[in-house]
Amino acid sequence: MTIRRLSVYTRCLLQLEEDGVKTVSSQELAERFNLNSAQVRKDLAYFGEFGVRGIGYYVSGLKAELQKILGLHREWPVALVGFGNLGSALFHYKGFARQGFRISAIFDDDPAKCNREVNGVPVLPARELGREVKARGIQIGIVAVPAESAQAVTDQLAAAGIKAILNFAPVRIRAPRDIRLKDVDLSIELETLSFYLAKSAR
Amino acid sequence: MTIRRLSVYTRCLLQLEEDGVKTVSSQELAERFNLNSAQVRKDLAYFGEFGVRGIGYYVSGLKAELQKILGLHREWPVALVGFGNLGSALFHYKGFARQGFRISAIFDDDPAKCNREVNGVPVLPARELGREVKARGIQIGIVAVPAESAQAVTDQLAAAGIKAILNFAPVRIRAPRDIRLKDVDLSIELETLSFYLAKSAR
DNA sequence: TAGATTGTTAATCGATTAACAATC
DNA sequence: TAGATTGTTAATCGATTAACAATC
Repeated sequence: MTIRRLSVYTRCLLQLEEDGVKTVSSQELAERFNLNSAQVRKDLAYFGEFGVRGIGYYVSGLKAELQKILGLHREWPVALVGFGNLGSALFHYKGFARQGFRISAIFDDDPAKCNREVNGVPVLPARELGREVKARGIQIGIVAVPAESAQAVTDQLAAAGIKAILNFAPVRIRAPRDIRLKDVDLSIELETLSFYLAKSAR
Repeated sequence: MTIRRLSVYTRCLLQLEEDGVKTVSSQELAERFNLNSAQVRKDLAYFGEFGVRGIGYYVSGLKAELQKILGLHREWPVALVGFGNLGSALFHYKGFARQGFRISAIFDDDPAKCNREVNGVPVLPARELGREVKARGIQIGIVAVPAESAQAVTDQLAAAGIKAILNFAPVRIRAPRDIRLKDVDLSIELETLSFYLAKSAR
């Protein structure tokens, strides 16, 4: 949870920097996210002494520190597997690039989609995944294929030596223990929403 | 958190039922999700006495109870706003329909996309949103438009009397207090993954 | 120096887990 | 009756918050 909050703080600092704000207090940061100022200070202090007593935190300094902690100060080449609607949506998604993630190869099994470039990024047949991932030093893979092929893709990514996988397929997949695997469930939020609707209807 | 777990239990029970399993113990459920059996029992007992001592829980009975609690026993008509890549991906996403969510109207501002049907669902110009939402008794809206138009769409949905909004646009939007608003952040998981990659590189 | 705000300790709160009587 | 498993109470754990000395 602390890591997720650091990620949220970082985006806020990016915005503050754009707005030309020089310093920010834990109180001000907390208010933006309905958090407690002590929690903000604790989150930050866990990784170092970034603040200045009586002043607060220097926006660009803190931003740089957090980006470094989160690994967002560098570019991460990412492999996107599956170039259907969801894959395309993720490819064009603004949020990724902003934080240093660069989709540098796209893989799809449909020959009609392959062997061309989209915005300068090659779309390649899935069988070239192993070679390309290694050649490009890609450590992160995004799985955006149908449920049926998600496990096979994961196995391929694992064999190619990938370190982290973000899975959008609506199925639980298995990966070797040393690979960090995160499932993104697009429907669970909808289900919690319906709980509240059902409750107020009761 | 309890609600999210109930949602996960429900899917598991759906699977168990398909597999012809008649009863399941809190222990068995817990093992599937790396949870503690006491936690599973507590989650369930909070809403009623669904189990049988010495036996466990009857799969189809418990499934039905949980679906009722989560409002998944009925169909929820849903309005999808934005029919670009992300909108299309969500429209075809298998996970929604499985749980009783039926996208029953799609809205988009691009005239080229409007005034036709996709799998029997009408794609309509955004200006008809208010009328259609009311006519169809839609209470849930999914926002899948670019960040720039997300707030305007939200305002329209609010004016149309919608009760819950799931927002996929990468921007914080505001809605009246009586509307339940949930932001889905597609990139936060990627950012936590890079934290772990950066850490092991340190 | 006076005012502001940090970093950190101690107190509080809530969520998870262990334990067990109840009971199928 | 013996074995299994629930629902629930009490204990534990971890995360959040309050409070405050340190210090800019």
